[in-house]
Amino acid sequence: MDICQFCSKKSPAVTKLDPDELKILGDSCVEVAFSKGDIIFKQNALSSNVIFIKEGLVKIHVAGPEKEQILKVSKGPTYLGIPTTFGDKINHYSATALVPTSVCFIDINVFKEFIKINSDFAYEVIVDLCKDELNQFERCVNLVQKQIHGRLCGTLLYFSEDIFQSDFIEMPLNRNELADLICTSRETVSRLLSELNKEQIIQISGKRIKLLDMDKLKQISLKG
DNA sequence: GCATTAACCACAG
DNA sequence: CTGTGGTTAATGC
Repeated sequence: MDICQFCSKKSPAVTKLDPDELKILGDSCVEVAFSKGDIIFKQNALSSNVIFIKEGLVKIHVAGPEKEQILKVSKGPTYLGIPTTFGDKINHYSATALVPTSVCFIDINVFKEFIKINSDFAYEVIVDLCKDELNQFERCVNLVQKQIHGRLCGTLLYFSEDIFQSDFIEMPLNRNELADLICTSRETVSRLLSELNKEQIIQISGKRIKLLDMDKLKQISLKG
């Protein structure tokens, strides 16, 4: 099969593979379609695949000591399970589809082999992991040092800029999940959203959120 | 003290 | 699943 060779959603790493390697990847790769709410992989389960989100939106989450914690929301195309696949035998987090999502499961041994024989591939994988770690560091500082107004507005901006590339958000998380993402309670999320709505900074109708006053949002996001 | 922040509980759509 | 109101604990002038 040549499913990988002609795929338009190649990761930067995979663009460094030659046709033979692409064929090997294609032969070992399985593409699966998930619906909204489906679990792609589960915390504490054995993992033997690198996961690549070809298209869609996914939340990465862990069952923390106190409650559920959403680590991040990521949009395809992107790798997703590299740390959890290479870092340990079992998954340290779960991944759940937030919208219809198409996922490639890549055999870990094939992936390992590419890292060994193709340094450009390996380099791109490292770049990917580094970028992600930088993002997580930033998120960590924001979570710890910003107040809730800042965290929520920052999250709205993230969805607007990085996920939807639009000032209109079709929020895929409910209020509870939003709270789990920014470490607060669902009541607080509700309250703050209606406050922002009242102040004409955003416009809410259920899951649809329109960002009206970008400058205000950025300001609140910054000063926390 | 007094104000602010945000969590928890309860209850109603 | 959401939005609100009341209560309360912690923290900062």
